[in-house]
This record gives sequence, C-alpha cells and structure tokens, in this order.
Amino acid sequence: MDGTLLGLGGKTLSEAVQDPNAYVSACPTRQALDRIADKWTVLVLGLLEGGPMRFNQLRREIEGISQKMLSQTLKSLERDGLVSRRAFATVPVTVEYSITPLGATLAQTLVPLRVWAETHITRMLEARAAYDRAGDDRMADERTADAA
Amino acid sequence: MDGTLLGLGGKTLSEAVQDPNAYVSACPTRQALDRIADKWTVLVLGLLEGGPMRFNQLRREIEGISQKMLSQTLKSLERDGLVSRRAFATVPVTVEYSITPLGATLAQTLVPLRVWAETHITRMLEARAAYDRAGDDRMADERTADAA
DNA sequence: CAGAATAGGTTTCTAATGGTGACTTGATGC
DNA sequence: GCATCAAGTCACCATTAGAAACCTATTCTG
Repeated sequence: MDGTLLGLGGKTLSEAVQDPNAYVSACPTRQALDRIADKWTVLVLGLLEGGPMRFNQLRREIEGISQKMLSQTLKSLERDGLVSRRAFATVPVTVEYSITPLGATLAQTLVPLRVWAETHITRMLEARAAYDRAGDDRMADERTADAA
Repeated sequence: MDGTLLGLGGKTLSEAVQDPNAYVSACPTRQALDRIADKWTVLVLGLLEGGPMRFNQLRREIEGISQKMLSQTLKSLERDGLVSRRAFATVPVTVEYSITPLGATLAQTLVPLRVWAETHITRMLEARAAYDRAGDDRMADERTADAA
C-alpha cells in the first residue's frame, strides 16, 4: 500500500483534502455534500440551532418525518460530529440532542437555503405550472403525429 | 370545492404560500426544499453559474454523474424555471443549458454550501472516525455481554 | 463500405433508500 | 391488569438512484 487511492488522479487522500473539489467523484468533499444536501438535515439543524431538543419534540415540530428517518438522520449527524446526544436516566429515559460548534457553522449556511425556498416558492410553482401546460401541448402534438 | 387543502390547517394554498413554513409537511415550501437540497442540483447550478454549458460538457465536469441523472436533474431544473434549455439544429444536435435569473439567486445561496463541504470535510472525517472507533468498542461490549 | 465516434438522450434492470406501521422496554398512573 | 410515555428498532413495501445497453442521425476513419 502506497496510500494512493483510485480516482484521485494519483493523489493521496490527504493531498486530495488539501485541494478539495466537489466535482471530483472520489473527493471526500463529495460525500460531505451528499450528506448535508438533504431535506431532513436542513430541517433538523434549523431547529437545533435554536437550542437543545428532545427526540419527540423534534418529531412533533418536523411535520411528516417518520421516527425511523428522524433517528437515522440524528444518528448520522452525530456520527459526523454535527449534533451531540445526551441521555438522562429518567423514567422513561430522556434524550436530548444539541448542535455542536461544527454543526452550528453548517446551520448558518443552511438558513439562506430555507429562506430561499420560502421566498421563491411562488415563482417556482408558476414556472412549473407553465412548463406543465406546455407539456400538455407537446403530448397532444405527439398524439396527433401518431394518429397521422 | 372551497379551495381548502388538507394539512394546511384550514388555510388555502395561497394563504399557506403567504405564510411559508418549511416545517409544515403540506406547505409547498417543503417541496421546494426537497427539490433544491440535492447533490446534483448543487453541482449543476454551480457550473451553470459560470455561463451556459452543453449536456456532455456538464457530464464531463461532474465526475460520477450518469446520463440519466443529469438529464433528469436538468429536466426538473427546467420545469422549475431554474435553468433554460436551447437546442440548435446542428448535426448532431447541440443543446445548451443556461441559468435563469431565478436560478442565479438560488446558485448564490448554494455556493456557501459547497464551500462549507470543502473546508470542513476534515473535521467531519475525524468525527466520523472517532465515532466508528467508539462503535467498535460498543459492539465488542455487546458481544462480551452476550457471552456472559 | 464497415465500423467508430459524436451529441443528447431513453430504456431496462438491479441495488439502495425512504416511508409505514407494528413492536419493545420499563416504570407509572387509572 | 391495562394503557401510556419516551425513544427507539424491525420487517415490509414503494420509490428511487445508478449501471449499462440501446437509439437516431450524421460524419469521420481505415
């Protein structure tokens, strides 16, 4: 083993990390991007930014998230050092999730994303409706062409 | 039909859009978030921000994307009015994708995300390694407990 | 003239992921 | 003695992502 990884253009992992480029598939940055570009991550970190929260509290706030996805999301956020988990030996057991300093820096960059979604949604819905109307025409054209 | 949608707390769609909240599952903002919080979207918009590009040009730049995912991503970006597509009747046909003004505003908010991934990846990898080491111990403990 | 290449896709098949709902554990109130 | 709470897990099915082949039309290469 010479420490060289396939797909990094002959670079070692540490060299690749010194020249990070999300457009290179083997670059670890790609993993990071894949990890954080996720609906539930954005919503969970958005809530934890306001202070620690408990499991079912998060579940109630994030309408539509399943227990499975929440525990999965929290587990991988914890693994990546973005949130921390503390369990209290109460009855029933209480678990508190809070954001780490690292997670807080990510949460900062995620805010504009949520804001963009909330402010530009109407423009997107309009564009979508227009596209779908045009699509109906296209399909009608195709049916006419087929019949001919 | 009174224009009321289920899950919006008795609000009409237009009322929900006036009070957007990504934490409400039926809010269209959630769709927008789900749409834009995507690895390929981040990478494609990041490239188109620098000027129009052609299909295979994008494919070559974004290492690891399949033709299917690229055409799918571009199609839904076009549907949502974030990129525009122009085909030229050359031989073989040439197709040029460019970012729309709306897409440009989104691309702006996506830059910090890519930058975060590129600058914090080492911290994440460290945290992950530490977590996995601890996990090995946990599993060893469980095996010991099982044997007892 | 056969075969390859090029551009921009679509189709097909499989592997991984996401969501649903039932189940767990242990104490506590009814 | 039964239901409830918290914080999950488990088994199952539906959707999706990814890999690889194929398509159409034209031109280039041997």
